[in-house]
Amino acid sequence: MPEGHTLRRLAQDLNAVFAGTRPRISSPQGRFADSAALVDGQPWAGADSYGKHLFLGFGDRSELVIHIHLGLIGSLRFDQPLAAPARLRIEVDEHFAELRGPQTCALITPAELVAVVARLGPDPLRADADPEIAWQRIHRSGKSIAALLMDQSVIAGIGNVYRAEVLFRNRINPFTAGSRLKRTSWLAIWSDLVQLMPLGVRDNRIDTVRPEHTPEAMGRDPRVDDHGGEVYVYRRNDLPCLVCGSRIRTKVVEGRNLFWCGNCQRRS
DNA sequence: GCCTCATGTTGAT
DNA sequence: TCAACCTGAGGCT
Repeated sequence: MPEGHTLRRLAQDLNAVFAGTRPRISSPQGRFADSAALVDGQPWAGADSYGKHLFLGFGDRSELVIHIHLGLIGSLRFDQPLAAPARLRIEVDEHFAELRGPQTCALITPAELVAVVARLGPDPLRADADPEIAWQRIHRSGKSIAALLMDQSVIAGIGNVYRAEVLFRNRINPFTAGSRLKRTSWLAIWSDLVQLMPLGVRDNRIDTVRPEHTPEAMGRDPRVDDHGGEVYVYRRNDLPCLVCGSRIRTKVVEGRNLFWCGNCQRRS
């Protein structure tokens, strides 16, 4: 269940468990076995995330790096193993983490790590991120802001939930072309993500509903989606908008389901 | 048990 | 624009 907040949280949790250790690294499923053997027993040098990419450093100077991308269905879990053997297993004493179904699990060099990060736009979860770099791409693009927010080379770590929710929270029409998006709108989107995503890391779920629109404030039943959070529009198609009551709309845009309120989201 | 869908990305058509 | 990849959960029979 991976947007950028998930990967950042995993990096934190991995460091909490394995910092200062020399973990056993294995590949029960076998597909990462050769690489796992090279890292097995090396000192843990720290996990970090950038966008939806997770990097596990090993060795005294972090000269070995495991690059992980969960893709749509990958998972990294610390609880009881499921039936399927894991691609990657990390363990120290009674502690373990198991990776299943990743899009990427590869041993890379520090130089290759730099190259992966170089392809990504600014990540709102990183303190040194510069929203101006993203704006330079956005305001020259004829693509919709909904498409641009999903482009990891424009902005890193945003997925289908944050995309839909940040556009709703800022009342922006998802189909506005980047070239027609107001600069103030972009800055509002960015600062909203900088505020929201750390909460996603802290709570390990995406909640976007403001206090004045919570179930308690509105006198309605909580409607927590499968993804585990309380949201305005994501997967709420055909339900009434929490703010205006209009029917939430959905449409497949570039292969992904977009959700929005046509009444609330009119800004450009 | 079978089918569909999923917070993603790549590569072929 | 679409298929492929990889796995788990939920809905259906």
